[in-house]
Amino acid sequence: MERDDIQQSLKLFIVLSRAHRSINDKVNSFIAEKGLNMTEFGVLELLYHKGDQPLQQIGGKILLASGSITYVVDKLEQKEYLTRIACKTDRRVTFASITEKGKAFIESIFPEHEARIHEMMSVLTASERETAINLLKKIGLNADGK
Amino acid sequence: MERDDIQQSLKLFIVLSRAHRSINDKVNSFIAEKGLNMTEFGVLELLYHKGDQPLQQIGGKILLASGSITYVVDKLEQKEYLTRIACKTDRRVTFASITEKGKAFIESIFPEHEARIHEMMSVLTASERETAINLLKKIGLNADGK
DNA sequence: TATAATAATTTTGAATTCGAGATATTTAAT
DNA sequence: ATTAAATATCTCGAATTCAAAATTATTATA
Repeated sequence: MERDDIQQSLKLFIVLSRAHRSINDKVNSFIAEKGLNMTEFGVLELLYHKGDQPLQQIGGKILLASGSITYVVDKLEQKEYLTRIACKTDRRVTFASITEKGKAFIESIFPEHEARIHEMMSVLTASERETAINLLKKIGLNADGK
Repeated sequence: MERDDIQQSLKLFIVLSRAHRSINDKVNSFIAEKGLNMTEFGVLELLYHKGDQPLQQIGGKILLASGSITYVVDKLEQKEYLTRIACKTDRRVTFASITEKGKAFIESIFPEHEARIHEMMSVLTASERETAINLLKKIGLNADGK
């Protein structure tokens, strides 16, 4: 009985990993077609939706080491999707700010990005999706606490 | 209404990603303490539970490019957790075979590994876990089909 | 104010993964 | 039996990430 519970938990772990991978691969390849990787897309989306951000804040929100932020921001800057802006009050700080080109890019792909995710999730009913959200939230919060 | 559905799907995607990351980080750091990364552990576990495998089969089951298999198998071989065995009937093929040392290693960490995952999943009841498994299976299979 | 502790960013080197090409072998087709 | 196509593994170079150290700037303290 205890044994079965453990097996079930393991099974859930595996199924969760597979579902995540399957979806991620799709999202990833769509974004890659557009010339970005997921991390770059994540940063750009953050700037688009939340406005300019100090580099360090980006690390906190996207879960990325500081060295990686520099790398990703460099790449987005090369692509002219964002610019670095020095903070006037604290010279240690640099803001990342999405450019018009970056905004146009996000706006050009976001609708299809959303639609594709929705299509993948539409195998569940709205009510099932709600259930899944609640269960996964619990799992995530509990794991963070450990 | 349609809009809300899309938002809900997006939310599910985010919650799924976060839950996966939270759990994975924990599992990962436990395995890392023991001197392996998740990929190495995955390969070793496969050999332990399913017996000797041609390298290529490993790639299929663990979802790894052929170049990466060579790399991971090299590392496990260096650690003396597996050996390469040439196939007698097809000289293109090499089997990976877990060693006694590898078996002992898996046996020494697997119980705690399972217990930790179970602890993280125990925030859900057995019935909720069953529900989560079914919903995630659907999502994964559907995404694969696209 | 000089000094020490903090903080933000960048640099560097290592680890891991992928994809494409190289090599060796086997299978299928002529 | 040769040749062509397919298969398995490995090699190589590029991309991405992290962690630790280096740099620069700020804040707190003596």
